[in-house]
Amino acid sequence: MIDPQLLRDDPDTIRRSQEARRASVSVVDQAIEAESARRAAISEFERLRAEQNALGKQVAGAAKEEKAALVARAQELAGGVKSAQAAAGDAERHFTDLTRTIANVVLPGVPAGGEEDFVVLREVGEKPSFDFEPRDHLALAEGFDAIDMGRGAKVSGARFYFLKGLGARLELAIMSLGLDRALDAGFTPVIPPTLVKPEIMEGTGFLGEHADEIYYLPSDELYLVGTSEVPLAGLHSDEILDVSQGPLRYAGWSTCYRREAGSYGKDTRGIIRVHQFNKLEMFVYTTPEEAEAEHERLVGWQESMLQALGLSYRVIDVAAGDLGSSAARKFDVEAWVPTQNAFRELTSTSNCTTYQARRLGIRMRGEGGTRPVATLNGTLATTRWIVALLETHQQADGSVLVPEALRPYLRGLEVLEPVRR
RNA sequence: GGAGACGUCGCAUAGUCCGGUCGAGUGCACCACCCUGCUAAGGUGGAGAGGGGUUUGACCCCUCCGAGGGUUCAAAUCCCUCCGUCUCCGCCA
Repeated sequence: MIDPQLLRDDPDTIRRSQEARRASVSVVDQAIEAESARRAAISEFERLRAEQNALGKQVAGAAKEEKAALVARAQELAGGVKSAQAAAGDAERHFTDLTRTIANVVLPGVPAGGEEDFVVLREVGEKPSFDFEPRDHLALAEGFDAIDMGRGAKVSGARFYFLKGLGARLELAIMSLGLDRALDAGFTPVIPPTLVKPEIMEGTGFLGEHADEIYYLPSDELYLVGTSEVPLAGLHSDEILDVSQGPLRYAGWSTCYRREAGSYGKDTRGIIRVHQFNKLEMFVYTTPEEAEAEHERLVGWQESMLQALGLSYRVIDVAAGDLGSSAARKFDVEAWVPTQNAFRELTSTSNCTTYQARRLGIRMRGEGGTRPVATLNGTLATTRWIVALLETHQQADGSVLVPEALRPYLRGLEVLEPVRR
C-alpha cells in the first residue's frame, strides 16, 4: 500500500507514477476523496462514542433512583452509535480498497512505458559462438536423458516435466552453489511453506491483476506460491523488527507454482516456461534509507552467480508499466540463449520500498514511533538456469562442459556426456 | 477424525465463575536518572500498538485482551462461529 501521508501531502508524485505505469490517474483523486470521507465518518463516530462512554460511567456510579433515567438516555444513544460505527467501518474499507489498487510509486529514473520500454544498463561477457549448429537445451538434455517432457505431460499435463539423472543433479548443483554463496553473504537459509493463506498472498500484492497466475485450493482456502518471496514476506508480518544492526537477509529454497494462464503457445518447448520449478530467492528487510543500496547489492550477487557459471548476460532496468504492483524498481538479469538468439530472464530483483511492508504490517522503531521497513527480493538460482548453462557450454558432440564453480557440486564431473541408447 | 483444556499490552502471569471500581494489576526483561562502586545490588521514574481532533500544548478523544459476529445502556468477563496451541484417543505415514 502506498503511504497515505503522501496521498495528502504530494498527490502529484503518485499521479506521475501512475502515468509512467500507464495506470489509472483518476483513482488518485478518488482515493483523496475517500480519505476525507473516512476522516469525517471516524470523527462522527468517535464523538458519539465519547458521549456514550461518559454516560456509561454515570450509570455505573449512579444512585438507584437516577439509574433508570440515565439508562433510558443511554438506550436512545446506542442506536446512533452503532450506525455511526458501521458508517465509519464502511468508509474505512472503501478508502482501503481504493488505495490498495494504487501501485507502488516508482523511483526516479525508472523508465516510463511498458514491456518494450526497458533500458539496458550493461552487457557483460562474450556471447558464445559455435563452428557447428548448436543444439537447444532440450535436445542436449535429452541426449543425457536428463529431462523427460513426454512423461511429465502424461503424469501432470503440458508444461510439466521430469528432471532425471544429470538433470536432477544439475538443478541441485546450481541451487547448492547459490545457497553457499548466499551463506557467504550472510543470508539465513529458509525452507518455507509453499501454501499460504489469502491475507499473505494479498499482502504481498500478488492478488491484483495477476491473480489468474496463481493456483488456488478452494477447499482449504490456500494459495500455492509462485515464489518464496510470498512466505518470506509473510514471515515477519505484523511484527516490529530491529533492523538497526543491519538488514535481515533470508535465502528461501522452494518449489514454485505458476499457472501461466496468459502464455498459451509461448515457450512451449523445454523448461523455459513451466508450471513448477525450484528457486532460491533472496529476501531482505531493511530501512527505507538503505533500500536502494541494498538493491544494487542484490543485483551484484546475481551477476556474480552468472559470471561464476560463465554465462553472458545483460542487466535491464524494467519499465514502470512492466513492474509488479509492489515494486518501485526492478532489475532483470537476462542470459544469452544461443539457439533463441535472445537474452532470456534468469533473475529478477525488485525494490518494494515500504509498499509490501505497509500492507503486511512489518515495522521498525523510529523517531517518535514505528514506521514500515523496506522489503526487497531477488532470484539467486532457478531451474531455468539449466537452459542457458547447457546451451552456452555445449560442444560439437552434444556434450557440455561443466563450469569449474559447479564441479564440486557434481562430484567433480567436468563434462556431461550423452548416453548411448 | 473424536474428546477435553487453553489463547490477556516483549516474556511470564492476575483478572473471566458473579458484566460497570480493568482507563487491565504484578514479576522479569527494557530505557532514563539517582545512589553506590566493580562478573553486581538498590532506589525513583518512564515505557505497548493503530487511528482521529487540535487554539500544534509535554493537550484531548476513539479503538485494540487470538480473529470475526451477537446479547446489553455497558463485554477481557456472557453467547455463537472460526483460527491456533497443548493433552488423550483413533487413523495414516
